[in-house]
Amino acid sequence: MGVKERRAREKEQLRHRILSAARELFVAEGYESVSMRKIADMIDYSPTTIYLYYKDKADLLDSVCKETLLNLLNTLDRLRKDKSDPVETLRRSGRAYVEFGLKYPQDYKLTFVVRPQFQKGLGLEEGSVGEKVFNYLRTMVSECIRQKKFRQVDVETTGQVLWSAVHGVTLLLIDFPDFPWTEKDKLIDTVIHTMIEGLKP
Amino acid sequence: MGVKERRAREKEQLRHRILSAARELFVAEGYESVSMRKIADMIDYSPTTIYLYYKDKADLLDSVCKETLLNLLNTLDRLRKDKSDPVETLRRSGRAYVEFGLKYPQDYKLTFVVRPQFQKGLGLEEGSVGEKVFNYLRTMVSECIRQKKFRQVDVETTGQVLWSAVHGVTLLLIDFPDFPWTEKDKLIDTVIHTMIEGLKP
DNA sequence: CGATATACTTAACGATGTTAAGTTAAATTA
DNA sequence: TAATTTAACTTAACATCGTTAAGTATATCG
Repeated sequence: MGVKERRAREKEQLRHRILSAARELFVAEGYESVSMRKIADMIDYSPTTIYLYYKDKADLLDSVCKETLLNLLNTLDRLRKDKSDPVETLRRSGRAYVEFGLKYPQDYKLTFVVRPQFQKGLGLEEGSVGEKVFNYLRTMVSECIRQKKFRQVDVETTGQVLWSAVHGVTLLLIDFPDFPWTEKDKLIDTVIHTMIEGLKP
Repeated sequence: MGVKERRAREKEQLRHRILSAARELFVAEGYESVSMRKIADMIDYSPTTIYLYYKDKADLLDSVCKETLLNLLNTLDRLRKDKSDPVETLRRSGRAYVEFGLKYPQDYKLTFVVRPQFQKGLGLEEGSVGEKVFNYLRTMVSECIRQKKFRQVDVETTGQVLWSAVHGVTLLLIDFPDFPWTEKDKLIDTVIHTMIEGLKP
């Protein structure tokens, strides 16, 4: 009776092989430059087989991005344990966010730039991983306010403001690598530092 | 003897007609979704004629973006005349930047997101319009520091920090229109306000 | 063994960016 | 004015794209 299970497991494996190939190619060559045929070639299946596992190319992108968001969430979650100074935790989380983006620039762009273009439903709906990431930010800001490290600012707005700042610097560093940036770490630190200073009482 | 001139003028006109059609389609359907054939159809020429005026599709994008940067620069330059309070001018410029991005979201994305992907040479080289835009930011920050409205911060870094913030909020608002943002104007103002507060003595 | 369902492939459609070769008409020269 | 050169534009073609419909094997089940 283990036949059904084995088949299901095999299907799941192939599904994952497709996804891995897609990610590898998307990251290496960019979403638009990757064809279904290239993905199929990489795993030695015919192009049409992919359609038995994913609705279309955008669906593949979607799945890749969901994985990326999960990785980002895990990276950030590791920092949450530190209960000492919430401001310091926030600072470190900001750094971790940007560093994640710079470590996997193509994955970051796929998730936060390319996907919204191809999937109108952003991936930040209720219960989604994207929402969890933003919730992480909310709780940290709340804690800073509760401990009076920040002014009595609006949590929601403040979270969005911080996200804007880290998102902005991440994308600029990725998209304009030839721009004469100040030393990279200094820039990132200053972005976060300036924001935090602006939120203090 | 006016023949040469007339022909040159006619060439220039067609060149501009192509560019206009390209912009209109890029903005309406997105760079990737627009084909050379569509552009050609719109102006009643064969697709290959475009190649007599522009090297390739990326060259068209390039020209469209240069125009956009020029428009942005003009928009900002109008604010520079106000010599009263440099901090207030900076605030208004930040707002104007974001509003420009939201007024022409597709043009903004083409310039600051799509183009860097297709043209490694960012468009911020020496003497370029992009550089002029950033210079505008530099002088405003300098003035704030000179008048001791800001701490003794590094002009270069501060400019980049401010750019990160406005770029970030602009892109987030464009890319995730369905996200439950705080009221839009409040968010933009808070981003700019928080940054400026963080730069004060 | 025969029937059914599963997994995958082949072939095709209309469309893409771009190039090479061809055509037409105007300007220049003799 | 007639012949020739030059400029502007088009036709046809190439390899490739995402995706669908139809077809083929193989393995499971009755």
